[in-house]
Amino acid sequence: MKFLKRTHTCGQLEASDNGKKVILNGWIHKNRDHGGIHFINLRDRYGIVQVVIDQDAPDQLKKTASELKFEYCIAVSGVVRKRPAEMVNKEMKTGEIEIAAEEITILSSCETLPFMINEKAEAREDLRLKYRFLDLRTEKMQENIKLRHNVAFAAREYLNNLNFFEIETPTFIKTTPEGARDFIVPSRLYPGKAFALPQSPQIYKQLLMVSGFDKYFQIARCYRDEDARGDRQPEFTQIDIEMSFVDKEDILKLTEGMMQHIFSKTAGIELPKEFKRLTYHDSMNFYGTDKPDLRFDLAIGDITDIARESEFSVFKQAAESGGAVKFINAKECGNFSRKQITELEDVAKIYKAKGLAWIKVTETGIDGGISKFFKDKEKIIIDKTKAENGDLLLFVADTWRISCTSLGAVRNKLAADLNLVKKGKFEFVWIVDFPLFDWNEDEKKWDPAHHMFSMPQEQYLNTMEADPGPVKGDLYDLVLNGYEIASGSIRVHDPVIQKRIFNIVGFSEKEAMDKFGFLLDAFKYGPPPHGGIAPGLDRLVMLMCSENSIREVIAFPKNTAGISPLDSSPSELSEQQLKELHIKFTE
RNA sequence: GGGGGCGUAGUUCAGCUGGUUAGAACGCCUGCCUGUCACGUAGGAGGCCGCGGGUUCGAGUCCCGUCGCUCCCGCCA
Repeated sequence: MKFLKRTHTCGQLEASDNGKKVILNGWIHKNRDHGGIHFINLRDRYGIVQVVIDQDAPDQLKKTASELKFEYCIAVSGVVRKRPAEMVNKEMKTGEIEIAAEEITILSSCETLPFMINEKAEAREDLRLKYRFLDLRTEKMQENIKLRHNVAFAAREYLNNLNFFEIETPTFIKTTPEGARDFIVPSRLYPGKAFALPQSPQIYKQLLMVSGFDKYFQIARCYRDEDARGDRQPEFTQIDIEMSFVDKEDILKLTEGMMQHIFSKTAGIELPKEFKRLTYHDSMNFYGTDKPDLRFDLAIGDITDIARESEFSVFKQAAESGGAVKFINAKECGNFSRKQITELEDVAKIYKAKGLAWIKVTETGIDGGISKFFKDKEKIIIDKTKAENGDLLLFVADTWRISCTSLGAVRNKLAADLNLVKKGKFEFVWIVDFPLFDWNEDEKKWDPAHHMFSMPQEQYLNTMEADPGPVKGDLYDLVLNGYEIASGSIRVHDPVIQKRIFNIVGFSEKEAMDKFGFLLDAFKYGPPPHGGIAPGLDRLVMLMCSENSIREVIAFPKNTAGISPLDSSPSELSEQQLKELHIKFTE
């Protein structure tokens, strides 16, 4: 097909191009027909430029121009000319010039739009997703997708410079029993059998270490058949990394370097040389979560000791039964209404707190809420909480875990309500020293806290079986602004240690061989010490774009029900397909 | 599996303690307009108030159910 093919893009022309004859291709972004003179804003991926059809233009040109509507795809040939000084638009990158049109051809027309592309008001999300191809035309989505590309490219650039190989691993693999539910692909050739889609390239990247590819990465699609969230999709993308002959510090340093490179290259932001670190215990204890948002303080404190001596039975009981009484000092929130406190309490209750006790601090001491139980301990309370006149103290008394997590949720809500979070701030923190085992009270056994291939820290190797509770692993999460954006560990490469871990969590040798035999087999052939990490590309880009949902940085996401509004998948299978796959749906 | 929020014109929303003909802005259609850039201007079309049931003289509004979207708990590296 022949058409007026562009010589330039809409975003690139400037005053120095004055007088050039150009051809532009793009979409009608705005259309301002004054009867005599007619302006069009023409848009492509690179920008927007004003096209003018002058009063004295030929009739044919004026006729074509009058037919143009929003989002028609057109070709314009014309001459670049400087705008008169008083007509310069300083808001526009191309605002110093305009294109005096000589010929316009309509490449394709556009029906009435389901929503406006050029308005600031956004359409509802389900509509945007149904017409995603239009939604992606908006400036915001174009910027988000562009940044996503830049981030992925910068990651590749950084890792390539350090001699990493990008290696693809299979996406039809064996189903794994641990972790999230697998997406399943039934086998046509082998009735009753199925592939699974990988939750991550975990096992394959470890095999690559055995193969001697000591620096591997892959921008890998991962699949998990679990309910979606704002920051969780059934399919998502990780910058998957694995290295041999390294320890924890090497991986942390590499990741910090990669983040610094990405932020510097794509956003011009210089991150600190080293990121903060918190142990898992301290993170839970002070922030009530393993993914704390450190853009604000509001740390959680402990008054279990005082509570034990108090007359307030709820506190006393929690303290005496091995629980904890935790507090947050909400600075300058002493003016909070009953309703505001109740809203905070509702948040605490979602995380299983039975209530949220409070005390207001005044000029004269403590007041309101549960203060009457603590009149004799007024000084100690004020001292311990570092409270000042006008502060609001919020307490939860429960198990240590519930006290912390519920106050952690209150902490986040307070920060949101008080507007403590500044945009454009990036607070990284490593969470380290995760426990390896969790006590399963229902089944009276130890469960793996994460997966079973993470290395216990050396100091626990002798006592691991005797006392699994305190055992910490060489696991690490990278947290940014309250989101977990990377997770990794040093892996077990010693079959003896691996066997001991299987034993502790009650995983039989037979079971282990059945599920992971090929990995355990590989480890018989000289596996190197190795470890890795997997930053989530979607979440990282989401945060860099100041978005609240990874759907805003994925070109074609699913909705929260796991459905694609664009193609209406998942969809029914034909009888023929079911027959070939040897499967039958029961409902 | 559970809880919260939302569902009114093509779009974004307003619509009070139930009251007669359901509104606005943008978009759309027909005109007018030589410098706009959120162009202006005159007129017009466009609504199963998500769906079903109930209360009532009367329901967009109240109640019950249901569906859809969204946020969260559970689940999930």
